Amino acid sequence: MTQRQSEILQESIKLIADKGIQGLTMKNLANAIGVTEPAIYRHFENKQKILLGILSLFENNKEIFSKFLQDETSNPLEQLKLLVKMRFKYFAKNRAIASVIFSEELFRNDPLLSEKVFEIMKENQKIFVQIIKAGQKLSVIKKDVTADQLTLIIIGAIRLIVTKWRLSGCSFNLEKEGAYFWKSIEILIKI
Amino acid sequence: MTQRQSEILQESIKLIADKGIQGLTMKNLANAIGVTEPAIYRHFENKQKILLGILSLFENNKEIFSKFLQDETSNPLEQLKLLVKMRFKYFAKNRAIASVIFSEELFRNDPLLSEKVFEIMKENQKIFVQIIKAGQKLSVIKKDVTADQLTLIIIGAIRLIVTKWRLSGCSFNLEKEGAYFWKSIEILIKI
DNA sequence: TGTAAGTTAGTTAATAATCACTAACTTAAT
DNA sequence: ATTAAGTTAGTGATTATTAACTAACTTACA
Repeated sequence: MTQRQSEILQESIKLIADKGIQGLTMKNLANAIGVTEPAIYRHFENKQKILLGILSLFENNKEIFSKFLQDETSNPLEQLKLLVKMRFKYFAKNRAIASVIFSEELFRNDPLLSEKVFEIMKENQKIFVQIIKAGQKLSVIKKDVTADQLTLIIIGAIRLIVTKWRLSGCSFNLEKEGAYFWKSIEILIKI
Repeated sequence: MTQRQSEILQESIKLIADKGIQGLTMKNLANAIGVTEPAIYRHFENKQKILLGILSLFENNKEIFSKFLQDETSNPLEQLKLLVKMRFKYFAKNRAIASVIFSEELFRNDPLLSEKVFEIMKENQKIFVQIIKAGQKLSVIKKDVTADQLTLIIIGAIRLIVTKWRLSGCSFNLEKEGAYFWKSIEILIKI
């Protein structure tokens, strides 16, 4: 990954954050960087590759999550809290990623992209399920609802909060709202 | 609303359900109906008006929901169950509506459309909050989490389930999955 | 009742804009 | 001298939309 390539990805992300995914055109991108459109093709084969590049940035982030998964000393409930917190923090810092990751509809006609989004979604789920299962085993999380269902509920809520935040023009403090949500979910799921 | 207008809306919905929102082009629409593109402009001023028409179809549905809200004889928990069930049933029957209603990203550059989506979202929320608050007053729903937060959790999960269903090519039984979800949420929220 | 005027719903053909992308040329640095 | 990274100038495809016209039907009136 060269300097220019990462610059292109960063500028793409900015454009998406600003004007939505429709705002990411080769023309806009070229203008934002300060070169002409064909120059971009020296660094990325096509537009799809740029989008895949953005998704990869998100994918790499998963390593960070799996780190503290290894740390088995801490309580699963604490791990889960941290995970939820990190998610909100990440989206607050990377608005554009949410635009990309949550607009599966746009990738419907592009199997490669939609598959990647689906993969990231699944990978993300796995981490939640793993922690929740551990919590259930240690009897700190309710067992009368499956880990899959609890994961679904938590991820669904996170997505909705982030979506609302974006639609509102980022008018409220996402991390604060996230912390508030955690309080609620903790009450519901802990034993 | 003339015969032709409603035909255009129905065909638009079919197109969206089939090929996603990107599949709804004036060309595709005209072909599907069996007329030329300009003919459509005899019935709708522009494409935006068609999309607004689709959203209105969804909006009208809210009347059905408010009906059983009046029925104060039944338990709020039962009302909520029915509401959730109806939502899944509706989306199962009207795939395209979900595509439209859940792709806020596409309407970002169109204030009129995004406002309408936002309105529908809010109106929808209201019904949930109302029922949950009633349930909390009657002590059948937990009070240590606000009605707003519970609503967020439920709607977030519904959206995620429906999105997954669509992405999977409607490969599983949505209503069944919805019923399964209700069981989980009931366990979590009832006193 | 017959006709003039207007409406409805369609056609063909074209327009202006935008899109991702490319061929061929230039420049600057190693 | 080669190559990486830029340029100019364009392509072809697709987009929503409009202009100009027409056949068929409806309505109002002499």
